[in-house]
Amino acid sequence: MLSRDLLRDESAHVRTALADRGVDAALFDRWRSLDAERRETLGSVEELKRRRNEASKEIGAAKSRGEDAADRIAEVGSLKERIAALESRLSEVDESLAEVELSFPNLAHESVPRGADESANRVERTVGEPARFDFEPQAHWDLGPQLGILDFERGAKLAGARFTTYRGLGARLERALSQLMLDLHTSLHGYVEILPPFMVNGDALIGTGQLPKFAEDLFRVEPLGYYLVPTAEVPLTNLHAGEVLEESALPLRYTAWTPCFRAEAGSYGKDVRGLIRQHQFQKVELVQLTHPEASFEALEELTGHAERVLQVLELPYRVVSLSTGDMGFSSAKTYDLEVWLPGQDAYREISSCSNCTDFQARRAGLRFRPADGGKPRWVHTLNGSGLAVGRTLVAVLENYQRADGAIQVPAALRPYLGGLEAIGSDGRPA
RNA sequence: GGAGGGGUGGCUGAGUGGUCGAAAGCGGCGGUCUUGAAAACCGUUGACGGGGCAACCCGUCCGGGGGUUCGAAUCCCUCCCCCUCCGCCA
Repeated sequence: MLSRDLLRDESAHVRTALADRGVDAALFDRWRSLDAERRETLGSVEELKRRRNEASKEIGAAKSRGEDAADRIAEVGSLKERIAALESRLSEVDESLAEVELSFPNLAHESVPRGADESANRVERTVGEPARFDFEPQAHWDLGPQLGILDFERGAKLAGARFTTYRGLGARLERALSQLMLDLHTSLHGYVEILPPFMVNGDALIGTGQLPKFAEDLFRVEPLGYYLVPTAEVPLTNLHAGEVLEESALPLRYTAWTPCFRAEAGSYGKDVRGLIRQHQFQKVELVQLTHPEASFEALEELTGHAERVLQVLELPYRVVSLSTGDMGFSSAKTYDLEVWLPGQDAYREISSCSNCTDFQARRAGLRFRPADGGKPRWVHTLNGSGLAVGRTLVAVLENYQRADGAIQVPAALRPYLGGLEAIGSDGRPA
């Protein structure tokens, strides 16, 4: 949610900034007229209420003196009707206003490249050299089934398209990667590990910005109307919703491993093969609640924490600044980490790290009390994948494949696999 | 699923329908004392919205929503959440 002061006081700037994020200027104009009507109506209502309160006190005073107050009781009666009429209009306006405000995305930071889509994204740096293969590297959707560690067909049998079954060392590899990531973030990067609910209520999803606009991307669970989490960003960011934190508690750093569930409505036909786009995938998430003056610095750090996983696994990658048109709804600035996938001869997204500034904090009610005792202020929230586990497994398979069909195990991962050095071409320890 | 109890400020916790935005304590801030700190003592300290350059003024808020009343933290209805006991269960 954007600040109303900002929307009013810098309307010219906001109008173009929202246009950069794909919001029609007419919608912003609608906000302006609703806001003006709200303030005018509110002024009238409050004046009538003031008079009503005054008269009520007079009635109380008169009655305690044993006097008659029929004239003022009559006055209050007529005030009541006028107040009720104005209030019902006011609540209509408030509702429309909230609807419009909840549909505005966050404004992009000035450092974000402007553009309508991913073609305007900017590569910030490239780290590591793609390995050379003296054979034709295969894609994971061929490697996995050959090794017997990924079974797409049986995943489809159990649930449907975009579900996978991991088997044997495949399942173990996913678990080992998750463990390595959590250990790294908790012991080296100072994050507190959380095991949150995998289902949340609608308020949490409004808090982080998935609702009300992107309901079709979510799985809703009957009969109680919960939603499966699309990312641990939702429970982690909402952990302190409605609270006023102490400034000294900031920054708060949380990490969690969770499955993530995405309906991805309308995405059929895209990335149909393999593990890249699934209805369920596992992810280790990083979330920070920071002081507003520290958030952009924290974004660099958090991105570095996610990069660290790729470095430890010795996977080549690059860092990309998303353009205004490609960024997520709640973000003011986003870095995507793209890992090199030799089987597909391309860099593919494996992490997305965003500074949501005070956008989610306003929605979720995340504040801190300044150490000098001043008024509560909004914290800034950040989130990033550290990393998407399934895609990391894909990257390991494709980057560490050997001519004999086996998969070399990255050195950092071996302690998590009982010292295993390679997954043999038969899918067994080698 | 059944029975009962409860949701009040940053936190804990009082509150006969009529100056209750709400006692008290803790915490925070300022001060006295002290070389400094602690302790003690004194004072101060809610959020949101609207108006105003400002001092300040007004409105709303006691889990959410609705109702009764001239007037609701207090009475009624409804929903949500928490706790205790019973049942079921990994």
